[in-house]
Amino acid sequence: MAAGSDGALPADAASRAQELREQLEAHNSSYYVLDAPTVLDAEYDRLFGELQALEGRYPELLTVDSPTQRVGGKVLDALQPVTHRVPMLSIQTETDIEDSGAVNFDNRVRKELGLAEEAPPVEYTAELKFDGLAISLRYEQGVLVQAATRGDGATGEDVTTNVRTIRVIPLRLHQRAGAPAVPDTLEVRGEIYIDRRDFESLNAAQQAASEKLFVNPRNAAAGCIRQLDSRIAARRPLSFFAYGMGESTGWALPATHCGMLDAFAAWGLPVNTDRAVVSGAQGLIDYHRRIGEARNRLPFDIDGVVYKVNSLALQQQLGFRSREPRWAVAHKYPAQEELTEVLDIEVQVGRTGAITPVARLKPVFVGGVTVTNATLHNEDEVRRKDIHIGDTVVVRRAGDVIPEVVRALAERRPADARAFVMPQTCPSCGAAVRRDEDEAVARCTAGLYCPAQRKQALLHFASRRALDIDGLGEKIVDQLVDNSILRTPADLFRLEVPALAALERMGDKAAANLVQAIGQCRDTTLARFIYALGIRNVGESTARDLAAHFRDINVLMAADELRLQQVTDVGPVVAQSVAAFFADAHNRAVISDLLAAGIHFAPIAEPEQLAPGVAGKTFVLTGTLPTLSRDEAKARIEAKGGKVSGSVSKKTHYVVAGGEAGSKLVKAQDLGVAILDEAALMVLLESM
DNA sequence: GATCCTCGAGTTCT
DNA sequence: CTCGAGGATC
Repeated sequence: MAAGSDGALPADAASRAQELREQLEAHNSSYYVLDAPTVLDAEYDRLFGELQALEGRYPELLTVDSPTQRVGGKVLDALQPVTHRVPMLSIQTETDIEDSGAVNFDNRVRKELGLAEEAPPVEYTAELKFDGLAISLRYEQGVLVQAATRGDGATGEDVTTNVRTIRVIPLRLHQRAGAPAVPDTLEVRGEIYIDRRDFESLNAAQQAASEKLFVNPRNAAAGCIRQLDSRIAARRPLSFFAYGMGESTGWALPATHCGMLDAFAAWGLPVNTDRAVVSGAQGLIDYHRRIGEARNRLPFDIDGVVYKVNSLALQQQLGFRSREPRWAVAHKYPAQEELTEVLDIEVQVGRTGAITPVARLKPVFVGGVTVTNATLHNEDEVRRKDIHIGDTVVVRRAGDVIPEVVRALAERRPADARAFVMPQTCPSCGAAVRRDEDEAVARCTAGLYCPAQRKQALLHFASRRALDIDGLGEKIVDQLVDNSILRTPADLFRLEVPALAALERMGDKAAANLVQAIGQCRDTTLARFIYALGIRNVGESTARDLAAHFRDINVLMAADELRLQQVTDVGPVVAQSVAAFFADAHNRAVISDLLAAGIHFAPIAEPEQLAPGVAGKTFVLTGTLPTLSRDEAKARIEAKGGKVSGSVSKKTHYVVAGGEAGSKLVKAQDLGVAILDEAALMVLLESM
């Protein structure tokens, strides 16, 4: 490809290269020198990659001062420069999709070593790539004498006084019985980082002190370590992991990289335990995948994994290529944080009238999907994060899925940015919006007279956990309500095929299916029906409690607040909501209309057979189970007398974990709660 | 009165 | 999944 397209140098390539160099230099300066990043890593990497590609294709564009020709930034005047005796190299990054990074690396290594196809697989160590600040620690006769940042790889900065304040870094290496003797001199290479929880509290403290917030843990770490005042650094929650070595004299080098890390650990240096010795490309692929799934559960940020040839002899044989070792590569994951712009902040009206601000974002690819919307929850949240329309914001995919606006970059706010103002009237119906004292949400006061709320109420009525009407989606409900065909849930049972088929995006077939689905939903349970009504503060669980207690819709409707409070988990607030709902004449009319339309309830099921290991026990489901859906698993546990709850606590008996399990699994491990997989759950359910 | 535990409600994208 | 808030418990 390069060979064919070499030749004439297009004018726009030269100007683009110049532009990229200027941008990157500006970012370098603010990121490394001022500790105030103007772009995030992903954006920087993208610009950097583009320039690298351009220079690779047109070598005449390459200049000595190009940002691609150096590893880091300038040395500040205030910290003393330190020349590294063994340069601190960077590691080549595989910019690939999927598994090819591991395969490419393995192929290169085998080729360089001259291995035949049928030769046994190469042994590698695989480690986490911490997202922090690279550091070199020099120990002489086991005593920490100097700590230096990477700087440009050849010369860094002396940060010894600050590093001495980091508690996990030993000031003197331990000499334990059975461990290798401590070398005369040893330079330990590793990463200073801040774990996520500490980062959050650090930012909270910064905010309380009206100090500038840190954009991410890596930047906070860099800022702290290069503090001129080590008393401030001492108060910062810095951590460290060792992963490599610079100069060393006076010890018998182990045979493998892994053995070296074991020796480090024996001397009291922190070494991360998520590393593994694996075999061949497949071993690397498995590790990459495993860590990718566990990434969110780690207490600190990583931006990928690192593969290294395990044998130190083979490492030496492979040697270096300009500034990078041939025996190691970094394999990155897609960025979980990106920068984008807030195009607008709109509000949505929920089923209960809650007015929720939503940020409309300039589309941005983050964590594997394109994000265009992110909820801002409520007015206080917008204020707390100080998000204006027009702001550049950090967007993250938190907890695997839901996009979140993390914070706004105040220094990038344009002059014409506008603050968000909570509307005083409902965007759907124009009724007054009210926010009660000590409530976080503002609500439309029109109730079901508000079309938005009526639509949401109907969708809730039809939802899977309520009456489960298939095919009644948002688009259809919008049209039916706007055309005044549908006003209450009872109207659903009067819908006919011709009227439906006249709607947009609806044919005869779909219309007939919908009418049939509505007909089928008449057969339901009292608990589902109560839930479907959408009474405030009554969810699935409370609806079930009410159904089990009253067993008859008419008895429930007649109950006063005192009787309602006899039900478990019903206190004054819920009792008031329920009583008020059934006191309303319109609601009563709709209910009798529904019953007249033929809704009837299956007799309340007595628990079948109770499994001894299940009855009375509390389960929490997390992750994706191999065969059962979440709802099926829940139904099966409940059928045997167990209870399924949403969050893990001391009272949880079992956590059932599937693939990609999240924070709940971690919490279960912390609390020592028993963890089951699907197979173990089935055994428990079948046991009598 | 404080603390812990659950539930309810709202939300994204494929 | 996460937050806020209702209910139970000590």
